[in-house]
Amino acid sequence: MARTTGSHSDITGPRIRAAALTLFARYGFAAVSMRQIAKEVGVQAGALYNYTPDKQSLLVELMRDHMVELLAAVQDDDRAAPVVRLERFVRFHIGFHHERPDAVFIAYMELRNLEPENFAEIETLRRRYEGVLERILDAGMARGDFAVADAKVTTWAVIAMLTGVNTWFRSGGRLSLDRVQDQYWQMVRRMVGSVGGSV
Amino acid sequence: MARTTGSHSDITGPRIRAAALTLFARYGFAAVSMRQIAKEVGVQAGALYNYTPDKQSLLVELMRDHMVELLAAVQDDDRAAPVVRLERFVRFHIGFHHERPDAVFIAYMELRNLEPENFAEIETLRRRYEGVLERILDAGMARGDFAVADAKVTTWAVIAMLTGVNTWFRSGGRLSLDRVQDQYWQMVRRMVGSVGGSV
DNA sequence: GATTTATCTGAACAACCGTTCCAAACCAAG
DNA sequence: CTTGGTTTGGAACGGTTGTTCAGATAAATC
Repeated sequence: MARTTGSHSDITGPRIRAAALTLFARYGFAAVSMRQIAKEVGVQAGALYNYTPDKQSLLVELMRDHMVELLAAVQDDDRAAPVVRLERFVRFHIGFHHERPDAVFIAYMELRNLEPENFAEIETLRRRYEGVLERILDAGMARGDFAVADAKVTTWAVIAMLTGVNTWFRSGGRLSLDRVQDQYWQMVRRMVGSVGGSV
Repeated sequence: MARTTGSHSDITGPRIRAAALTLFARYGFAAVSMRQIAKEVGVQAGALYNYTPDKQSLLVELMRDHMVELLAAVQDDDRAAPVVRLERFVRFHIGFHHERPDAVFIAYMELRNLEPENFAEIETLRRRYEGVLERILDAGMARGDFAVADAKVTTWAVIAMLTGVNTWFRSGGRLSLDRVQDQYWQMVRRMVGSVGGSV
């Protein structure tokens, strides 16, 4: 026998990406075989190649989609006060990353499995995202609202701290997402030397 | 022919661990083969099994050694003021991790490749390290030196932020290690609401 | 209902995987 | 110089890897 039932072009594609996302996040790109992905989808390994030229492309596509989504979702209104912009950024980052832990995990862990040109592409997107925060910090410094020693270093510090939430926070635990966002916003506000508001 | 020259029992062992450390950090545990490690050492793959029962043990040993070293190196004098203890911790963490980027990378990235009992062991060591920082924060709160909302959350936030230094900082760049430690200490001090000292 | 087109199966490919084992080669002790 | 133990080379094991492809099947078109 050949195919089992029906034609599933528009169904199989997304299912392959979904399976790859889950499996890559759980076991790592290198540890997951094309046959495992196919099995999860309910298809033979060869069929995957109707949707991706090779395994590497599957990974790149997942990472690129994630980063593009991230950049589309972050919105920074530079007419607002820097403190407001910063608070929005902090809450956004935590919320957005919390909703897609697998994609976040892959985007941070599988960079070394990218071929050079793919790595460069993803890295560019990441830097663009960092740039959003850096501009907020610059604006705050220009207005005297923030007092940070180095905008770049502070950017990396804040993002590392915020992304770290994903390693321990799960819904339904001791703390709600809102509460976590509150706490991290408090920490970030203090970090940048913002004196406005209650402590 | 069999062996080439000499007997190298006490040489080969460390060389295998060193090669595994470098390769695992660069390409990931799953992506590195025993033959690659052997080649780096200048030996056949079979010879590795005089020094490790299997590939997994090689990984666990590297991670355990790193964590044990870390726990041995961190020293916290609980008779000192919490602010002093915290500053020492921040500077220590950055300095220690900067000296062994490969081991740090592996210890954070390869946890998912550990079998359950090995994972539990490494996780215990990691929690013990986090405990050092958490106790400092507790002590500072008890004395009213710090004002943090949640010691556990703050612990994770600080460690994520400090460990993040390894992703961008390299010696010989724009900033010296001392300067980086200064900046991170300033950020952490503000984060915990410590009001003492200059801003 | 016949023909075309998209999709999938199942087998095959060469290469590589972790691990085992025996004989060969070496060093050190007697 | 011989013996004994340690260390290694090299081949072999069964199994898995990413990828290709001809042929089979189903859906879409006419």
